[in-house]
Amino acid sequence: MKVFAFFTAFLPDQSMHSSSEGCIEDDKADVMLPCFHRNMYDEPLASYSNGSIISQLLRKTIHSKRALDESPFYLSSSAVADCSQEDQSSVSSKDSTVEAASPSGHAPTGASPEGEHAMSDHLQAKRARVENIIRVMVGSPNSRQHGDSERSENEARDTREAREAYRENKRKQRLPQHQEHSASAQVSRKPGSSSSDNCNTKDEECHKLKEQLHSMQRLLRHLQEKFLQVYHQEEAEYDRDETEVGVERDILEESTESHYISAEDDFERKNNRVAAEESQNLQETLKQELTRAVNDCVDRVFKNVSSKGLDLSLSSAFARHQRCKLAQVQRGRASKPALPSTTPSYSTPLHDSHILEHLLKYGPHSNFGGLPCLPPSMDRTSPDSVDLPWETIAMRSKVTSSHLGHHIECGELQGMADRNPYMSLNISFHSLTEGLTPSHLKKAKLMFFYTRYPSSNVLKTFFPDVKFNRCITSQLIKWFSNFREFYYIQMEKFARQAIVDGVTDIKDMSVSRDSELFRALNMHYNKANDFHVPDRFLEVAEITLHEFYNAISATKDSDPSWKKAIYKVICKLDSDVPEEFKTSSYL
DNA sequence: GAGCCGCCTG
DNA sequence: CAGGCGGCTC
Repeated sequence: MKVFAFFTAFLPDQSMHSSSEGCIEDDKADVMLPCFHRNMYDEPLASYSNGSIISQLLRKTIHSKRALDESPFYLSSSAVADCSQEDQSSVSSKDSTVEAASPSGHAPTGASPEGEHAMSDHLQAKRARVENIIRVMVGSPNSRQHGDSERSENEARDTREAREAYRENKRKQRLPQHQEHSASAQVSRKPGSSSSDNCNTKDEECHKLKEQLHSMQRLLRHLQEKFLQVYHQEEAEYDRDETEVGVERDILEESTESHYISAEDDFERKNNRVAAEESQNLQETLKQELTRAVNDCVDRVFKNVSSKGLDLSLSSAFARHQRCKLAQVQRGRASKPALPSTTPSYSTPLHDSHILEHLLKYGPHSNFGGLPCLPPSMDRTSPDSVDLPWETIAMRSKVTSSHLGHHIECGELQGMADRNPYMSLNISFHSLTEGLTPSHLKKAKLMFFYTRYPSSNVLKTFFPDVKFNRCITSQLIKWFSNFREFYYIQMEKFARQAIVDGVTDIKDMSVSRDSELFRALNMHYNKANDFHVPDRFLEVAEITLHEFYNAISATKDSDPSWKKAIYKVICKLDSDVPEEFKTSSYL
């Protein structure tokens, strides 16, 4: 919906043809323009509520083209092409006229006077134009000789009109953009013509808008050219086939009606073939171009509005939301630098290209969440992280904690996804690893927030992708031993510091997320700060701190084994590790 | 003796 | 973080 709103907003008025028939004779590229402009953009946006806009655009375009071809225009064209000899051209012309008046396909064998009278002026004029256009299209030098003189004159006039209209459109297209928009209904002044600063400001705004329009026009034309480039290839092949088929029919002396039927069948087959072979390629092109165009459009619009000094906090958020909805991949491919929290600038070519890259590779409905090159949420303590599956946590951690650049990491992950197509859908493919990886270490550190004394069974449960043996188990146990060592060292250090600082009340020793102790611990176990530490860990940490404080205050530290009593308390405070950690890690 | 823990060291 | 070591429990 919004996509089309933008497109309609930037549609140049001067490219709106008043007649779709006036530009049909020479260049089918211009045939497409009214299809895009008049039929598509004037249609209520509500009609595009179902399915993707791209699909609607594609289907609409093909339908427009097909309707054009299935109209008498096309039938007459093929008939004339088939019957290029003089004694047949008049017959084909008559038949084409009948077909034009009989859209149901049940064509009478001849044109009755009643039928002629029943035809409206509109249809008669249309018939004349049809036949005229056909001659122009097939380039038959003899066709003009076989009509009556009056009709020939009308046809000649129609041809001239059509060509003039076409040339006029061509001229308009060649006009510089500032001239085009000066001629449009938009207010436009030449630079310097204003007599006040206010006018200068308006000029600048107009100029920016013109530039936006210009850009959108180029994008639109580029889109059309790409479509037609693909379509014309198939059209040329089909025309050659039709000529060959026509020769065969002449030899077999088949009726023109059978020609029509066969031609229609061929056309159906051709259409099916086009739809099957081209639609995918075309859709990809259209998706790419449209996505790029819309992103670019949104960028320009909001940049322009930003330049007016308005408060865009809500608008920018909306724009970002729309962009997310548009590509369906924003969260999956956005890089942190591309999403500044205060002043959103949407000129992120890398970001967009990554979106498109993933879109083209895996389709619009692929699991972008499985490629969490996404940064941690802007609020790094966002509680939603705790609900994320381990794959996501691990990937996010890997990406953000790596010493390598973020984009390099994305490239790595993309490469991995390239090698394993299933990765983008489900990263947790099961392959037992012989050894522990940095990812496992990271996971173990996060598990430490829940359990300080995990049993071997717990470790085996929560590292299902690890092929356990004595060495691996010992290494994992050693890890947690090291984690505890650091943990207790910090507790003892902060407890002693509190005593040195003269803290006498244990109530003055709380552990919050802002406290220095927590920061030290979080830095060690959650260096990337992309994991939401459970509150329970803060409670346990506070209890531990109090235990050390009390023991030291009571001078129990004189006993070489004074810590054992504390360990005995702390080991009972373990929590269950969330189920999300049970799924295998991605490496 | 296996398994695990904590301390020490690098 | 890992290796070595001693201690403890079973």
